Amino acid sequence: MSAPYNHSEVEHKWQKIWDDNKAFAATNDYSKPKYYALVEFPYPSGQGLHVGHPRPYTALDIVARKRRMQGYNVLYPMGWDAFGLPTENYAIKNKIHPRVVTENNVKRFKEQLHALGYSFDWEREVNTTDPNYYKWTQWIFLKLFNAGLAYKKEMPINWCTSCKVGLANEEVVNGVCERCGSEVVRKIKSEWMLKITEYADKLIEGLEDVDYIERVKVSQKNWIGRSEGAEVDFKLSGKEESLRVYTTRPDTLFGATYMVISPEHPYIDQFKDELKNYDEIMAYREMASKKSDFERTELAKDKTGVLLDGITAINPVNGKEIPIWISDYVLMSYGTGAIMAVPAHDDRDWEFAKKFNLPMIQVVAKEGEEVDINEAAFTDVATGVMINSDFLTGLDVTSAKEKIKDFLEEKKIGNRKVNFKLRDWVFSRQRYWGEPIPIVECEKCGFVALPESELPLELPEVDSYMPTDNGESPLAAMTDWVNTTCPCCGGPAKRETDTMPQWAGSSWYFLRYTDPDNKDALASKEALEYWMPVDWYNGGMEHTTLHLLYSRFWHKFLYDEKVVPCPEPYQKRTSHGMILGENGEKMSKSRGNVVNPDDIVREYGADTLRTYEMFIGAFDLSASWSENGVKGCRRFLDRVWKLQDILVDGDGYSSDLETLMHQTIKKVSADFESLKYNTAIAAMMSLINEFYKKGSVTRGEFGTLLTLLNPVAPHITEELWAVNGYSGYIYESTWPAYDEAKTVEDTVDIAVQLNGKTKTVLKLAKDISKDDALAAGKAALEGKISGTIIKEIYVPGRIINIVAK
RNA sequence: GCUGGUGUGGCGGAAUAGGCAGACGCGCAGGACUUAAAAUCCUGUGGUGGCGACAUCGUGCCGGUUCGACCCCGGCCACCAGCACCA
Repeated sequence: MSAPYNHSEVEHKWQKIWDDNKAFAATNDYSKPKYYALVEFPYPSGQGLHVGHPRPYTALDIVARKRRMQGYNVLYPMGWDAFGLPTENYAIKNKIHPRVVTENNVKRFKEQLHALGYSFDWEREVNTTDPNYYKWTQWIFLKLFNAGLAYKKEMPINWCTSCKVGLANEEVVNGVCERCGSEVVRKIKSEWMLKITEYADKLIEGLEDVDYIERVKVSQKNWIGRSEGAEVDFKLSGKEESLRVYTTRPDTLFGATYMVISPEHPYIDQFKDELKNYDEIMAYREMASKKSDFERTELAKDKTGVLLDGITAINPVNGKEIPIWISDYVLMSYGTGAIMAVPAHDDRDWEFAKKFNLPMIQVVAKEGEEVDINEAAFTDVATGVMINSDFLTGLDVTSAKEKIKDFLEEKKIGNRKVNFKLRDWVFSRQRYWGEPIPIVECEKCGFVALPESELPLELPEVDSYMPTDNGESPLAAMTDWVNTTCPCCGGPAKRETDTMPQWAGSSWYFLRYTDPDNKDALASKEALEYWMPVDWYNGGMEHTTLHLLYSRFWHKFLYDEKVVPCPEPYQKRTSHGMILGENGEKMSKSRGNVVNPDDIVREYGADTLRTYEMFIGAFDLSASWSENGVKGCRRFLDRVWKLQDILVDGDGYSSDLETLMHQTIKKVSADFESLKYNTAIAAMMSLINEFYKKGSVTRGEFGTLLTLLNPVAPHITEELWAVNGYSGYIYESTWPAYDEAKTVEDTVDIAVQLNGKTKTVLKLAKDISKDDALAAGKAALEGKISGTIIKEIYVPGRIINIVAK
């Protein structure tokens, strides 16, 4: 009898051996084929590792370990995305320097990850808060600045009233702060911006060349929000000026019955003197400005607005004079801040027109069907045919769009135009714990970049990390640090006191892993050429529109600057589902359903936790935790352990299990590549069930099983490999091969159906002739067939179907 | 509202390519071992009917294509996720 399986002993033993051997360090042997597997580096929070973390880490650890056994030079790195608000808030509350908080949290995280036996290359660990790292974050910022892609702008920002910090649009969710859930209001501030909009088209086009799961691609496209339309000028009656609008439906121009401009539109001030109801308009503008974006959306059901009494516009295609309104359903930040309203064919305009009793003109009809525009706007583009539209009448919508665009451009009253929902990236944060922005403001020279030789610009020690109510960063109080000289003219200048957002450090970290200690560049050309792009990147869906888009933007910029060798950073992107509590709800302290991975490791072992998280269900869907499920996986590993007791000599596979062995190798190999970890494990469970049924397992069979299971449960398989005298380490062994021809049995089970219903199952030779198969099928159905046979179907290896009537 | 996804036993979930629905695991029931319990092992386990080999129904709902549909087509319903006054 073998000794009982002591997971704790086995796991500690092998973790030490792997460390001592530097078993998983990627080599700089650039002649070998490479594989770069990447998981999102964690934010080292004070809570420590969550059971959600091991799911993606184990999945790619499996891929990394398998690739090593297949002969690849594998890079599977880990690091820390350590700047950020929670650390700073904790530091403020407990009066500890954020650097110290970070150090402690990193230490804890690292121990926890270590205990899970991941094959990370710890020689290449990075930390975004390390000056040797953020030197290059700042360097990239300077590149962006020098290329004109970083600029400062007075703008209304999303201001979190609790964090006292400006937020990017992406960080505001349903009108509240993504992190703390507090109210977000608008505030005017001068902020650093990055022109991500310049890359909008490239960010969409690049998606065609990469292997991302569909919903990630779709989310990115939606977020960028490309739309094709036209800008059209409507002359103001009796004036030189025109009101320019953007529309995606220029085909409906003959149906425009009024216009709407945003409350912030500059024409309101420009034509102040002509507006008879200026006071009323200003009151409306005042009211609109007080609304947060959230309220604006909340009140969307009920349209509001005020007529501009005193000015009107002329529809350029038919010369009709139409009124102009202001309403907050038109946003200054999109298009031209003004629209032509076609209530018959736009839901929002329809609502507005109904409320204020404005006329409607139907210009699109549906072929062969009545459309009542008094019931609802008719917006279907696919089936629409133009009516009441002069030279457009009779055309389908798509052709009409093209024809009117040509017309507008020919008559010089408009032009084709592409717009995006994507806005420039608000890059300033008024906080301490972030990368300082390496810019000074000189009275004479304006904004000046620090010379590269002065990087890294380190965070100074401050007395207080408290953010201030006036919206300034804590760095602003450090006058010694703030006051400096201009690198350009030598005159007095002030340092920028805003810091970068957390997204900065994570926008390029995968590049640093390729050459983490480089002092002269963010990474050497050779290292980048060899390792990039990342072959497989897995991360959470919540990072699809933020981190993923930002890092692709930086990468594309660096590609244009010839810093990196490839236009896309990640060749393949997958996403894991969340792990929920036992009750099916999101894990949280308040719900009391949090599972601590340390407890599971202590009680059942890291291998059990890893196996369980891979077995829990489809990788991309969320799954509920189940303590019983954990026990089931532990039982499986116990049964693997006890196979030692029935181990017999024989390097090969026994003849009765040969097919199953080849099938299992094939299935596990394929499933590990396609996120189907659960069925790979199920196949291995079935295999050991067969060993037990038979009562013995050969050394050859056992060795293959251990190798297949090793990526999932590395410690127990390494121990069993060593204890039972297999040579070397299993992590250095070769991934098993299978013979396609041997995955099929000589005889196969074939279902015999009568009229499509299975009646019995026959064992037939796999290469039996059609006639013989059908004869055997009919014999098996003897006595059951009534009527005459009208059809006989035989699908080799699958089914025989006799149809009788 | 738009986009993407998912609906299969008591539960988590399987099912290459239209071909034996329910693999694997959990739970449950019965049995073995034990003074007993835990652990472990064995057997059974979609519903209904029957002692029984068997029959019959069954993959969210309605219909269609097909010798044959969880899978394809048309029309609904529910849930999840993302976006949401973007003209």
